[in-house]
Amino acid sequence: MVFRMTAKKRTLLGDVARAAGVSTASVSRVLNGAPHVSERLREKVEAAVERLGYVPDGTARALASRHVGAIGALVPTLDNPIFSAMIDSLERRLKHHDCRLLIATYHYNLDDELEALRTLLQQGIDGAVLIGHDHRPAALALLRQYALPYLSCWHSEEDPDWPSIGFDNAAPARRLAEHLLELGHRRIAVVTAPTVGNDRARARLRGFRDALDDAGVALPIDRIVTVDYGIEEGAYALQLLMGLDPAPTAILCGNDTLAFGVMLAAQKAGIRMPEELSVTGFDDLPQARFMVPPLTTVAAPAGDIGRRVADALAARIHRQPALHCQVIEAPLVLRGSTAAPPSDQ
Amino acid sequence: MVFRMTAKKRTLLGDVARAAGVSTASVSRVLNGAPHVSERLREKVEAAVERLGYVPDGTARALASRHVGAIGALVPTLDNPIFSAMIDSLERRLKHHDCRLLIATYHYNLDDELEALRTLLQQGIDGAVLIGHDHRPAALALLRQYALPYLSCWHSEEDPDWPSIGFDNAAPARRLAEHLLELGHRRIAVVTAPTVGNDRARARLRGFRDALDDAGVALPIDRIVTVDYGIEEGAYALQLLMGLDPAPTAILCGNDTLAFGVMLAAQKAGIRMPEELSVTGFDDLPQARFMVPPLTTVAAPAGDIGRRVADALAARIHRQPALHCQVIEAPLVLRGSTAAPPSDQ
DNA sequence: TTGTAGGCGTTATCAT
DNA sequence: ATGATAACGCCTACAA
Repeated sequence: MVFRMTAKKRTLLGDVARAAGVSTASVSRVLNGAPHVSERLREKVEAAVERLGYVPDGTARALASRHVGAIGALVPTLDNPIFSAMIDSLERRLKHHDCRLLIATYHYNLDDELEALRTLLQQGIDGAVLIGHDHRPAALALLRQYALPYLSCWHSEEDPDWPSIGFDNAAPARRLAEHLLELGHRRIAVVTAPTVGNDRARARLRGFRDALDDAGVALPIDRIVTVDYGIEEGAYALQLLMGLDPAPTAILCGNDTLAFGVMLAAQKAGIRMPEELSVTGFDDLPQARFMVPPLTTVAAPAGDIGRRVADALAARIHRQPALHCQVIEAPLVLRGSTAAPPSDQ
Repeated sequence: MVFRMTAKKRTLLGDVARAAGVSTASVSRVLNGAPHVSERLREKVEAAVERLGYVPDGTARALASRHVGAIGALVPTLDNPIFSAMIDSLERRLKHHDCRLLIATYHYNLDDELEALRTLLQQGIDGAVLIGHDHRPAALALLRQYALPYLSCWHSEEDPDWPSIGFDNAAPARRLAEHLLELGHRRIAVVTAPTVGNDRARARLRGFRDALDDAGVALPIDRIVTVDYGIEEGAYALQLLMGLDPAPTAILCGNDTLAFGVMLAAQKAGIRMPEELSVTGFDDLPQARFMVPPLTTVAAPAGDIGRRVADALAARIHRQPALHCQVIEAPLVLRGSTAAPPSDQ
């Protein structure tokens, strides 16, 4: 004779219905806060749910309702604090909308982004948010095909195809460059992240360039250094630039992390800042104001973006109206890392 | 007469079966790489899939197979780069196992962690990973009830209830303190993150304390400063400690970010490091080696943990054997921020 | 090796 | 306001 473990079967919605003496439809209604439910019914059902310790099954609910209760976020990387800050606030705010967060990274490879999007859609999400404006055309087609709410963020291009929440990357970059020009700098260098597939980096570079062009100040090719994201990479960039003759008196960096690398390397090389060298960043990471000297930079509204994306996506998911395009201010933060160039220049 | 938009119905598995002239079961088998499928059948099905552009529905698959294709990660916050580094590598590695990542943060509130876990389980996940060893008892009960593979990480407690992948937080902390003692320091202070619900912070503090105790060196209460995570908080801690009389000659920080704050504030205050003040961190963030002076710290194997968690969880999900407990080395990284105390002390 | 058919646990459309 | 009951789209014993 064989004894079988009779696995105590999980409580199902049907069990609750039976225990409460109502139909499964009624239980479902109560659970989902549907209208037209009598108080008496609600109480009966809630009591039974409580007594049986019933917990709905998310997968069944998703299949039947065509609502997963989660959105997908596609980010280049979480290794950049500015993105993890945004994701952190996004996830927190999504909770208010009773929504979970599915994450995928693609490390600046747009083909990987497309593939990750495909996977997320197949997996099941109620909406998607992507970073920036650079994407494979197939990504848009896919989002349309699934007829899902989606959003791009971190940029301010107006594009009928892409609802967006972000900020202008070019304008503040331009203002940083203008700030240096006003201080009297003429030999200005740029350290940028790779611009392929990264519209934010391109926009910032464009802002830098436009300001110099308009002022009639040259930006020769050897004063533009492209390096991967990272402190070490920034440090390396400084070495290259300081090897030039004449050396630049100011360096515009595409993001704070590169600027940190530049500053730390400069400090090690005994270059005084801002007297001998001005440096700017972009992002305003928490460290920026604690650098010595404090870093002049642009405050990227990461937390604000995360919250707004959560709200906007939740609105769209519930078929409520939402702005097509939100542009947030990204203010300049002038600190001690920028000053007039040495007078002998 | 009413014209109805006949929404072009999505291609379903049944359509593929019909097109290929086979059964739905066969299509399913091919799609899932089941054994015992003839080459001919596979080809027919794959051709039909291709031709119709069929994409399986994740929610239906999840309901029927009881496999979601995603795991959940519960982390205190993504605002700490050491966690986002771990999550980044976890997510990357999960891709190799064809698994997605659901994220939830709880900002060091264990009740929120429990709630988030409840939500994720209800949502549907194939496994879960939590940070550290401090959790509400109900969390364990929940995981057991759902009979899901789970793991805790970032610590090295041996606990039959909690499979784990992590490192010893106390031992390296102790060695840092011993290092300072060997250099001759006797007035040593500690800056720690709040230890409530944070076993890692507690273990590190214990390591510091044990070393000093064993050496007969006092650690008076006013030389232990507890502050929230953050550069600014570290800077504040330095102010407090330097207000003591006599001031400490060395400061053990619970993590790198606090150490950065301490160092930057010290630098601003004109305190020379390491001549007048030694400082240590814990984590070895990328910045650590670029500080001036470079920060002595402990390398937390964040990337390694992420990868191992992915592999271990994937193994358990597929009912393959997996180690109950993996302890990774977290090596000391001695750099320039520690040296002998001033001779007049 | 392949096909048949009965779930998987809810939601939602009808009636009533 | 409530109850039957048919989807939802796929998986998987079981049978052939």
